[in-house]
Amino acid sequence: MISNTNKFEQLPEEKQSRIVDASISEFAEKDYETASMNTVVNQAGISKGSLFNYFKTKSVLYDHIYQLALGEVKLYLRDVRDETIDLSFENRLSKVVDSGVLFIMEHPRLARIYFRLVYSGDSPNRKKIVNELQAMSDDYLGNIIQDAMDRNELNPNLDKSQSVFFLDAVLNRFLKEYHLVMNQRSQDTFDKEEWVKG
Amino acid sequence: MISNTNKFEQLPEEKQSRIVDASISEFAEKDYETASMNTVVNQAGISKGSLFNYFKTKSVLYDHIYQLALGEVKLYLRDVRDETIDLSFENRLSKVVDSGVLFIMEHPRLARIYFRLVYSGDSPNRKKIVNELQAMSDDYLGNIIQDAMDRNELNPNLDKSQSVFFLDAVLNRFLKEYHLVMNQRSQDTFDKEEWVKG
DNA sequence: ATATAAATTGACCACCTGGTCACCATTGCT
DNA sequence: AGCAATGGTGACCAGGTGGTCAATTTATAT
Repeated sequence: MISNTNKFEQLPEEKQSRIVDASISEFAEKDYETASMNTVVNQAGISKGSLFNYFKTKSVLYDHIYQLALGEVKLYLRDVRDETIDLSFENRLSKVVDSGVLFIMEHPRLARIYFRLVYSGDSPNRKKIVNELQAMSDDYLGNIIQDAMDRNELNPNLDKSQSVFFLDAVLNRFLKEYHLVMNQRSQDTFDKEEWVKG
Repeated sequence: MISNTNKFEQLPEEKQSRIVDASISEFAEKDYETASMNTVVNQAGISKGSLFNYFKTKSVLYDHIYQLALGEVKLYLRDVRDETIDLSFENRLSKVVDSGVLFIMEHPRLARIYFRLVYSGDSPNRKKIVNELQAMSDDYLGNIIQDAMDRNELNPNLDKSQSVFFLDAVLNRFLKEYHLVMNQRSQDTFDKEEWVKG
């Protein structure tokens, strides 16, 4: 009775997943403004009134889906960070990229929503969300770089924030490119990482 | 009588620029689907019928605006390439970045439209346009890198296409970042270029 | 079996969209 | 002055939107 999404969360799981699935598809296909609640209800096989009962507004539904996606991403990132903790910097980066690629392959629609959110304009709390993501990424990459510096794998008088910016730019761009063409030899991955260090 | 835009181009310049100005503002503010022809006609102070007489559809209007923006960008790029032809690779890159920054400052709305087009989803001929832009960028940066290789300023056994990808990623990301925060010491600019070479 | 409460529905609302077209004003020509 | 042609207009159209709510179905308690 306290939370907004409670009504939704107390639904039978099968129904929940039908709704989530339809929402993901719709928000992956069109951007926020263009995505249609009518399409969602039709594809989920429920009535409009029900959907607006579970999620008070379109933006609340979007937020729910976004949180799901973010949670999934965080899982991937946490796993790869923990599993590679004693690998070399280069190998570690390589694994991070692999993990990103894996995510895109396993959750193409979530990836679409993510890229739409980051690179496009009209999601509800875009500015706040993008800042959160940026902070998360800075923290994540910052940690990995710091580790490498501590182990003298990286020149310790590198400007850390610059390095983070740099890495972030290349990684994001690479994943975006990958997301677009989807059929690429993963050879590129390894080559590029070796550069970055220099 | 032959061209589509002829009707528009034969309008008095003052009226033309009122329409162009209103269109740029609207397409800069909202993405393609959300941008409203009603808003355009109101802001331009003309009637709806007229606008649809000058441009048969919304997408034709968008194309016209996009072509304007692209033309402007090309001008900047051509200028900076010609003017820096005998500078060192690093200085040249630096000037290119400066030119990008200048463009964003002088044409913030066109920059917005550009970034929206590149990073977002729903412009009319997005795929075709993005491919054109990519080819243009590859060509442009490829040339500059080739020049530098010929003058032995760059390691000649660098993979050229990789270098282009790399440069393109960082430049774009930097300009995007700049476009977002708009109030930045341009110091970062120079530092970063020196890295890239390595 | 009955009464009460909770969940589900879809017709409906106000509003907005891109696009049309019969009408009106203005101009140029004889 | 009268006529024709062109350019400009905005009410109007079909179709869509997010969101609502009286009414109906379903579940629960007695």
